Amino acid sequence: MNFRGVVGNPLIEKLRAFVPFTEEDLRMLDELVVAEREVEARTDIIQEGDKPSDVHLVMSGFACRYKVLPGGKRNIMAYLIPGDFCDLHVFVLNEMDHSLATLSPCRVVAIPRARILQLLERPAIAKAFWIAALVDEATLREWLVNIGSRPAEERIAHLLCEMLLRLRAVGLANGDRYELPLTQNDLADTMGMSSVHMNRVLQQLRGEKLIEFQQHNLVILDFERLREFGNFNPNYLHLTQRALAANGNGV
Amino acid sequence: MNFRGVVGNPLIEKLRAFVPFTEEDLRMLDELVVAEREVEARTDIIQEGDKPSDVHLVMSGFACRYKVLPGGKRNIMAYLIPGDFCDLHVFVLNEMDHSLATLSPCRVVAIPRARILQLLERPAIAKAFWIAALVDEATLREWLVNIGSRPAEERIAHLLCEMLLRLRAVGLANGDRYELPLTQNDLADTMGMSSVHMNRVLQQLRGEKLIEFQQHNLVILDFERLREFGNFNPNYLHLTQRALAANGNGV
DNA sequence: CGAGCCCTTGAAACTCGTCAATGATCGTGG
DNA sequence: CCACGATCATTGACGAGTTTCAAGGGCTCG
Repeated sequence: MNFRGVVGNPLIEKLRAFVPFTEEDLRMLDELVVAEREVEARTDIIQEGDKPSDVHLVMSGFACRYKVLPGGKRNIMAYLIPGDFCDLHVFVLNEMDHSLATLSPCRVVAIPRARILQLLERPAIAKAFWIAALVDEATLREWLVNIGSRPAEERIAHLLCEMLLRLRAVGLANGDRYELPLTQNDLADTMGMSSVHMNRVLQQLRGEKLIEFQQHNLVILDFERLREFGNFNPNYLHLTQRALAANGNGV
Repeated sequence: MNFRGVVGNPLIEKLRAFVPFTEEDLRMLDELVVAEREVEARTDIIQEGDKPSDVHLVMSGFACRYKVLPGGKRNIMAYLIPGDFCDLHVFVLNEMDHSLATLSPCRVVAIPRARILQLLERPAIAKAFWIAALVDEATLREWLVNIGSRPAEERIAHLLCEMLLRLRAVGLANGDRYELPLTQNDLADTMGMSSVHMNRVLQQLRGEKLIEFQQHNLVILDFERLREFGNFNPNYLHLTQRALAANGNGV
C-alpha cells in the first residue's frame, strides 16, 4: 500500500514523529481527510462564542487562533499549519473562548466528532492526538516566555526558528528556507508589538545577515547563529531526533 | 456519607463546577488524597529535564510553572492553586520542558500514574480532568493576550480578577478578598515586567482605590470597576453560573 | 490606470527597565 | 527581649525600547 499520507498527508507526517503507527492506523488517519474545503485568506473558520460540532484540520496554508480586544487590537495566540487540529476542545467545552481564522488561503477539513471518537479507540492514535495537544500547550507556554521576557529582535528570531522546525516536521521546509505567508502586521499582532516596530526589527535581522524575507519567502541564512541569538531550545516541541535533523523534503 | 471533599477538598470543589459526580466518583476522588506532603516555600517540585513518574496535586498554598532563561531571568507561566494538577502530562511526554516550584508553603500530594489511570475509567471523572486541562490551556492563552496586549496596569487588574474567580471556585476567597502569598517580585516575573515597575503600578491601583494589598492579603475594593478596567471576561475559565456567582465560603 | 494594501521612514512622546540607595518587615539567635 | 541579617517594598534619576502619528512609496489586482 502507498498511502498519500506517507508522502503528502501532513497530519500523518506530524504524528509519525511522536508514535509509530500500524498500516491500519495509517489507513484510518488518511481516510479522515475527505471533503477538503478551500478557504480564502483572512476568513474566519470559527468565532468566539460559537458552539461548534466538527473538528477542523488544516491541510495547507496558515491559520491562527486569535482574540480581539475591545479597542480593536487583534491578538494572535497560535499559528496553525498543515497537520494541525484547530479545535479538539469541541468534545468537552460547549463554547469557543476564541476565534480561528485563515491567514493565507487554506485547505481545511471538517471532521465530525463521531469520526474522532472512532479514531480514539485505537491506542496509538489516541496517544498521538494526546501528545499533539500537549505540544500545542507547551508551545503556548514558550510563546508566553518569548513575549514576556525577550526583546523584540530575539523574540522574532525565536519564532522564526520554531516555525522552521514545525514546518520541517510536516515536510514544508526546504533546507533552511520556507514559505511564510504572513504580513508584517500579522507578525506584529503575534508578537505583541506594533507593525512599525516589527518592520524595523526585521530590517535589523536582515542587516545582520541572519535572514532574508521577501515575497513571503523566508530564508534563514545562519540557523545556528539565529538559534543562539533567539535563545531557541526546541525541547518543548518534543520532536524525535529524526524529525529534528530532517532537512525537510525540499523540492 | 460526608466526604471531606464536599467541604474541604479543593480538587473536588473545583471539578464539581464542571461535571456532576456520583457518590462513588466523589469517594474515589477523595481517596486520591493520601500522604500529603508539606513543602516549604520556594522549593522545586520537579525540574526541567526530569522524567517524573507521579502526578502532583496542590492541596494548599501557591505553586507555579516556570522557566529560567540563560540570563537568569525567571519566567512564571502559571499559578497552581489548591485543586490544580501540576503535571498530567506525565503520561505521554517523557521529559519535563519546564519546572514546578512552590511559592508559598504548600501541601502537595504525589499520585502514582496507575491511580490516575484507574480514575480515568470513570467517564465523569475523565471528562472533568479533560475539562480542567483545557481550562488550563485557555488560561495560558488568556495570559498570552494579557501580556502581549495590555499595559502594565490593566494587566495586573486582569490577573487579580482571574485569581479571585479561581480561588472562589475552590472556596478560598472571602467575598472580594483573598490571600495572595506572593511577593511583588513573583508578580513581576509573572507579568513580564521589572519588580520596580510592578511596585509603582500596584501603588497606582491602590491610589485609584481599586485594591488594597498588605501582608499578602488582597482586597478588591470595587470588583466591577477593576473588571472593566482590566477588561476581564471570565468566559475562558468555563465556570458554571453557580461557581461564578459564589461568594466563596469565606470564614 | 486607479484603489487598496503593504512596506518603509521620520520625529516626538511615553512606557518601562536599569541602577542605586533607603526604609520597612520578619524571623533568628544571642 | 533586643540586635542582627535577610528579604521585601519603596523611591529617584536616567536611558533604552517601543508606540503613536503621519506621510510617502511600491506592488498587485481589478
